Amino acid sequence: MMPSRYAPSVPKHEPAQLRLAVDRASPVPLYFQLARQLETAIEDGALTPGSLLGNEIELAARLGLSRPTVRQAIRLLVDKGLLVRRRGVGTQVVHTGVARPMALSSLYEDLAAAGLHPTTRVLHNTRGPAPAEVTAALGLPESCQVTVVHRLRLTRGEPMAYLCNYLPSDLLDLPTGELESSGLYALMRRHGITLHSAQQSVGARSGTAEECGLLGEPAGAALLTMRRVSYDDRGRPVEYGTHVYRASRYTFEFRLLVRG
Amino acid sequence: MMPSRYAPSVPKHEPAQLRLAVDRASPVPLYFQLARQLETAIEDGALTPGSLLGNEIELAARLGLSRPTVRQAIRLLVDKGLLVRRRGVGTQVVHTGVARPMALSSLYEDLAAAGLHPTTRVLHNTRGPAPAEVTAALGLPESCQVTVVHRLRLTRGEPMAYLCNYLPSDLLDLPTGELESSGLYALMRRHGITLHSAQQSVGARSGTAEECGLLGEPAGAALLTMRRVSYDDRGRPVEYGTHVYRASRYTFEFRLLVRG
DNA sequence: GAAGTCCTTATGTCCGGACATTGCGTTGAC
DNA sequence: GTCAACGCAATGTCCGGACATAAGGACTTC
Repeated sequence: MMPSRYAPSVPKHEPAQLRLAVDRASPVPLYFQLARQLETAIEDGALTPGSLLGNEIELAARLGLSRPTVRQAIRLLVDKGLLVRRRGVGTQVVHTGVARPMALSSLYEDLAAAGLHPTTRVLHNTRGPAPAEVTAALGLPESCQVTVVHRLRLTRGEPMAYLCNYLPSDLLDLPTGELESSGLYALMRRHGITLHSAQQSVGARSGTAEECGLLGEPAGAALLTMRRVSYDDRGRPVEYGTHVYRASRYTFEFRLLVRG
Repeated sequence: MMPSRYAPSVPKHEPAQLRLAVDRASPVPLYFQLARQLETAIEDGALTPGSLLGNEIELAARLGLSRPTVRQAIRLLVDKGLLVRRRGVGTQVVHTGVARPMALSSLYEDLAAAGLHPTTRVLHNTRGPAPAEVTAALGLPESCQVTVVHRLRLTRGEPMAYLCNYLPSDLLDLPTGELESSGLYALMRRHGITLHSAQQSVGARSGTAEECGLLGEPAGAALLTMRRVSYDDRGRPVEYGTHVYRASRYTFEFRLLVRG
């Protein structure tokens, strides 16, 4: 009785006393500083999966922060799927191995991050009237000028995907040189277009003779297809694309969280 | 000068005075009540895309709420992708047509929601030792007992997908009858398993003779494939599945938001 | 007429506190 | 020994205020 009173079933994983501190002089928000420190602690293994984070009140006191600020930091990581909160219990690190959730990502940047040294060959880069399929997808008036770009994306010299994209001509210029040295999304971002959301459709079909020839696949091979309409933060549609991937060399990998 | 002072360029879209009110006696949180009312207002067209929401302070005063509560409601909709906030400007409804973001969804429920009346034929439902591929994916000890379920998912009598799933045997029972009357996820939820996240991999390949036969596709047809490991809110892996979809009748449709 | 500066506006950040509600262990009764 | 009632601990909700910061327009100046 006594021992169970003063050493009551210690939480299975007591958090090692982390070195946490915030810099109030920094312009980066306090809650963000804290979130980043917790995130790296999880990645480095200082916070092991399943370990409890310790209650918010005490954590706030230890850092000299208020509880709302600490909660905001924790909420950021909960939304990322790194932490789980349960009322009456506490906040703990999820067991799941880290894997980034699916984001509105760029193929080029994904490949580069994987160390695959992507390269791009621009096959077409012209302006002209938009096909009906494109004006419908982008919600543009008919007979609108669009920039049409056809690209072949390669890794280590091997074709990986065939990308066709359509953008409203008045949005920005797409110099072929820039398209070959970075991805389309990076180029748009540099020109002040901040992406917000995209509607995607992923499917499969047998490739046409032209597609298989470009991708170096045998005729009629199964290909992975993706159609996408992207919108910026003002809600304007800014890009329509139809992509075809070599199924033998590429899959979509991503993580999903249950809707909160 | 005078007129521009007292009637300064009215915001392009002034929000129609919405009928908003919260019920403080209700057990449902105030911020959630407000979020739901705003959401339905957007869906009904009472709040048109691009319209400003009016500043938080005034909105809070009008509802008799505090600003943090109003902000929490708005944040919910921002996370859903329905609203966009810009500092110094205001909060406005996105132009993008509504389309639900990708969630950890059930094929059965997606089809049912689309009015496609899905049915299921259970081809196998046995227990046995887990293949190495499954123990690796689920992080289970070798020679562990798992429940193996093979199902054919149909809509309007036509085959749509061939689903193979593996679950730790000690987790729950999978009566064939229940599997045919609802989806696997609904069954797990009824047994107290709350899903939290999943790691997915989507690809394509030509179908085997057996697969094409089951799905009613010509031999060697291109199929859409999906592999998934699901985790519950404690981080335990609870399900491993390999699914094959008829590419001619099914695509993954979803919406992505930029990572915040 | 064009450019820079000020000012308004609205969200972003942060604080300190209060009470409600849930999960779970402990205690106590039967 | 089993079960119900109590109480503790932690997150969930909500309030009222304060200052910082960015975006955009209006004004002034050149």
